[in-house]
Amino acid sequence: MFSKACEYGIKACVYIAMQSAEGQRVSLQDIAKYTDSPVAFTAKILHQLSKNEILESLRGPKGGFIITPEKNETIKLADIVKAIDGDSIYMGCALGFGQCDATQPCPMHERFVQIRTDLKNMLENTTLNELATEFKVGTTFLRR
Amino acid sequence: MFSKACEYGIKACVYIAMQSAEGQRVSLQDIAKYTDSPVAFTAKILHQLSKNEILESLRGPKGGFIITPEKNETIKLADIVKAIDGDSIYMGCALGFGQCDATQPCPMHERFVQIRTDLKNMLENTTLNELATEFKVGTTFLRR
DNA sequence: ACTATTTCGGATAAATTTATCAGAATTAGA
DNA sequence: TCTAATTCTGATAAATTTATCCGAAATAGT
Repeated sequence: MFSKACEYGIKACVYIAMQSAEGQRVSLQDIAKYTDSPVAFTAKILHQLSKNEILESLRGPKGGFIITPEKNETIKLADIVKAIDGDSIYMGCALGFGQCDATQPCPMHERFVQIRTDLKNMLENTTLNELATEFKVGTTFLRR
Repeated sequence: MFSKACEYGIKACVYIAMQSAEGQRVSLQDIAKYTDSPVAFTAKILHQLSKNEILESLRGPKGGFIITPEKNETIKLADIVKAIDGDSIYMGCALGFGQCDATQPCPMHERFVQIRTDLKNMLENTTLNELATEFKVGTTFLRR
């Protein structure tokens, strides 16, 4: 469904958001450790999320990553997915056609459109803060 | 969402099923042409679908592929997807965890489970015959 | 039996995704 | 200003997916 990069990105954001809400800036090492993700690859993804203004980075000692309280409230899952995988997951055609709509539908279009829309709504209505709060409370997990 | 291989596989099945319903056996060349797919790669996928007993192949002159009337009625989209991509698309965890359920959920689990189930139901309730019939009537398209 | 046609099957190549490595740039603190 | 810590950046490698090529095997028709 989502790429590995996107999976790592979402996990990282949840962890950073949770720590940021506690006033803690977190390092790449910590993020990789607590999300069970490859360090160097995670660095790339974090950089990408930083360029997309989803999180903020700081170099040097005591450096690391934070997600501001404001971003924590406004960033949606869709923003993270879009920054890494693009929006084709919940916008594109099931059979990969560039153009596929009711006037020129692929064989799956009609049956697929509802699922795609539900996925889109879910991603666009879920804030990072919700996920971070649930994770902090301990009802969800970022690694096994 | 689905792999390229799976997209090609679904398109090929719809085309073969439609032609089979007309009593026509179709060649690899025809399938590739009318689904706008790479020939040699499509051959691999058809072979795989053949091994999974979704379609039947015959070598030699006048050879090609058919989907029997019985299979046409019983084969579901889920069977094709499963034969090529496996079932992780509509069974797996959004964040890639091997185990992810209500007792040990990832941050997306709760919100994702309904979408996954809807996708699963759609794939398991759509027969190849339905898609082939719609395609034959001309309400859906396999290429642009 | 011979030939032409077609799928089968293995080898290989190209493209993309995933992952690692090492040095440059930046920053906090002494 | 020096040092250590940390992210940034580009190069590269490994793995997977996508795609091509070609000879082998099978089959229909002559």
